[in-house]
Amino acid sequence: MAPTTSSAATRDRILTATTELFRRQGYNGTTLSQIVEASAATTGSIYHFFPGGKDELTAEVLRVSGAGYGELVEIVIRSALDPATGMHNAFEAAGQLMIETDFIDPCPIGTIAREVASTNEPLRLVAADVMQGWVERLAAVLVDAGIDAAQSERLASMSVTTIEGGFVMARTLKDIGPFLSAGEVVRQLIADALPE
Amino acid sequence: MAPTTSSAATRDRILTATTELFRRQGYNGTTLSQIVEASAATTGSIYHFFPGGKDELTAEVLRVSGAGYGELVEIVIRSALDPATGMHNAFEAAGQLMIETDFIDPCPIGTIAREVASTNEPLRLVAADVMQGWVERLAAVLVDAGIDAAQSERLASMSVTTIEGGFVMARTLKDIGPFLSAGEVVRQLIADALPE
DNA sequence: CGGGGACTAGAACGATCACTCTAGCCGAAC
DNA sequence: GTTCGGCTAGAGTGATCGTTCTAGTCCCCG
Repeated sequence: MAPTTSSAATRDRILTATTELFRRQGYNGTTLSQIVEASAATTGSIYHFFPGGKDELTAEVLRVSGAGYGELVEIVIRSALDPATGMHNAFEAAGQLMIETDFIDPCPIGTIAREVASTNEPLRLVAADVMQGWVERLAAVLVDAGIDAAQSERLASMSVTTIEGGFVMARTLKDIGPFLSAGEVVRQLIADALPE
Repeated sequence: MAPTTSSAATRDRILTATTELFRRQGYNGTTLSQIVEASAATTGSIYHFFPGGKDELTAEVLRVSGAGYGELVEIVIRSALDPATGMHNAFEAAGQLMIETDFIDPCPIGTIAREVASTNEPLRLVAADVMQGWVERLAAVLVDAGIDAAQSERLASMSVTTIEGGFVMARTLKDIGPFLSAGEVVRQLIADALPE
């Protein structure tokens, strides 16, 4: 509806290349010259689309990929018979992805959030928005399954916490065992909360 | 037993200053000149004690502070009536610490691990050793409380996963609510596994 | 077919990076 | 009281950081 032909493609290339680099090396570990090379764009293009420089680009990466992950997880969960097995499937899928990609971070947002939380308040706020969005979206799914609002919120928050912690463990240990068994615990927690 | 008077003090100052900086800004976000300033040491001293440079210093920070945290958590847990309330106390204490320090990272290891896991294999291995040590130490406490070995290992791993995930959430949201309610879940999991 | 805005190109900038190196300080050993 | 090695001091290295800036190129619109 809005596209100005090739320009949007360049912007997209910049965003996806940056996301990919962030997944491997985080925010401070990624340089603009790496982004230029990986996206086949130029410095000029980056500053054209993101006049605020690296921080504005990072904020957009957090928003776009954050929304993408939230949507993906919701689809996986809703396509299962119930949210408990759906959550289990999401853990399985993420674990499979990590193995296939040699434990590249499935999602750079937690890493970046922890990197910048004390030093870059605007980016911290964007990351907080994204995570809050995940919790709310997940809580809505649980409410739809008949769990009351307060417990849905707690379970959703616990799910996101466990996923993020699981990423730390899996990536560090290069082993998805702890991640999957954490997923099993979350599955059980949700199953116990489900009506009848 | 070994000390060469003031030299050990300088080495310690370098280590504690680096740990503190890592807690705020991670590995890639921390520069050697910041470490020089914060530790009141000089570049020469840093390379004298850590000839391998930033990476060797980082490895030592991971080992020393990792062992410290592991010890601290074990003491907190063992000083409670049972490991379930002990773990709960540990979450409470960490949460309190975060509030008092305006949500500085209580422990830089997870952040650094995720930053370097794909780009610096030696450091990843050190971080993996540290985390594995935490799990084993925690599992031993649970075994002592009468839980069988396999489940102790699972619960210990889940505890570390939840703590790490909780740090991500609390630090990003500047809210210890999710962290504490995750701690409550872990407390219940351990309590359910305790004999009689 | 001419004008103009969106976009690209990449050289250049000052700052700062991790690190090296030479010089010298200082306290213990004899 | 001189020697010597552990340690400190800090200027200097080349590389690279994020950013700026001036020239373009391209394509749509009239």
